[in-house]
Amino acid sequence: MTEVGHNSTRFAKDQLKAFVERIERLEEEKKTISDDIRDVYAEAKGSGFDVKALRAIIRRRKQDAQAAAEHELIVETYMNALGMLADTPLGRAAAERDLPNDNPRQAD
Amino acid sequence: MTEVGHNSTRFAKDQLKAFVERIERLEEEKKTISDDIRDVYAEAKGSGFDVKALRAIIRRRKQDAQAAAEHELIVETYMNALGMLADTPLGRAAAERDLPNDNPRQAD
Amino acid sequence: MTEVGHNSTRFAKDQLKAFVERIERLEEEKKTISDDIRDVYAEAKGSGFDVKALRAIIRRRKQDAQAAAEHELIVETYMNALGMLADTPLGRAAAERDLPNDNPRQAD
Amino acid sequence: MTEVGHNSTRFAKDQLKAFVERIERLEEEKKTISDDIRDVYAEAKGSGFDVKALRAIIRRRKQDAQAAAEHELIVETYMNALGMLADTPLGRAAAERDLPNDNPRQAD
DNA sequence: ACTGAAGGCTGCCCGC
DNA sequence: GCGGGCAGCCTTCAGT
Repeated sequence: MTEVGHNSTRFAKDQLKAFVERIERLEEEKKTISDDIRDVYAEAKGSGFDVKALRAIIRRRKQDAQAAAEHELIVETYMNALGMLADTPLGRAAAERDLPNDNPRQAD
Repeated sequence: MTEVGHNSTRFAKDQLKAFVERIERLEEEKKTISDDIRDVYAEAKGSGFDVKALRAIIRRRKQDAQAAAEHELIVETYMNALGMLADTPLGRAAAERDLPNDNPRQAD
Repeated sequence: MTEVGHNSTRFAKDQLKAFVERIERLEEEKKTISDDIRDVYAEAKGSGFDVKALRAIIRRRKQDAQAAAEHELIVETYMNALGMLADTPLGRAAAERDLPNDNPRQAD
Repeated sequence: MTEVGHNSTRFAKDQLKAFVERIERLEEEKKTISDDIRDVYAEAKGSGFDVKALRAIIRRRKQDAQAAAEHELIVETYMNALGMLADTPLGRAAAERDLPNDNPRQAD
């Protein structure tokens, strides 16, 4: 298997090497960004902010964004289930009102 | 190592066996519950409900509960940061108003 | 659509609520079990066992059990293909004897 | 506390907002990179490579790199302990020769 | 069968 | 120094 074997093997090897390099390059960039984020947190801490709270805020905002997206999904799903057209303003308003969105997780 | 070796080895082996059995027992129970959940979804589907929508509802309610818990955490953290007592109703109300909770993820 | 709308809607809503509650109840139980499992691992760690290794054991045994089940399935399939009855104790014993691989995870 | 409160509060709020925005911006960039990585894996898969194996390779190389770095650190520490200069090419070559373990992750 | 999310596990980092 | 908390990765499972 020395002497390069089949050409296809040679090709596969080059291809693999290229993929590995691309991925490792990207992971490096990703690490750079992660370090930057860490630095910003450190800087915030240096300005007197509580890092834990700051992280909580970031997390919360992300959650909110996700929840909004999910909400849209639910509305659309209900629309489809009800056989209504989802893109009319009146239909959306009606759907809003009917959602079982009242009290999440109350004690039983 | 036949003939039991040291007594401590024997003991460790028994202990290990006990742990493994406890864990496997619990995992079995867990699987049973998972199957039950699956059954309930199937039953709901049989009653004409859209499973996807139902899952979305469950997920949404869980998210809401988590968000509420997280919110509490943020409030408490801020309370501590401000050196206030978190368990007074007035303090909580004040904290509510000051949170940077305005518009999550607007376009820049 | 306030004022309860049709009775069928009211009924559907109650049914939906019931399903949601059943599922959430089960998910809670599931979480309890998961926490118990976590506790057992913690206890094992407290007794000096390496948690990672313990997890590996559990995983391995599960794989073995699955493999054994697949093995059984194959045996039965062959049996059926040969027009023999696989589900009698004697049939099973006979099948076992003819194959090189013993059965892991047997009762001790 | 509406009406902006103290100016210091106003300032803190602006500062906080700035930190939040910087972090969210960076997290967005990070997500972009992560998606790129995902895409590369997908492309590799499309070229017939086994993604799981590819990930294993990446992981392995990262470990090797870390091990090499640790190795370097130890060598330098020894060098310093011996009062020798570790950062000259000759010093490095000498150090390499004295140790049984070669260096993985060399350029090919 | 593949894709995408959800949960669990592992390795890292901070605080004690 | 380590033990707990946390973020990232992997695996598994639901959905298409």
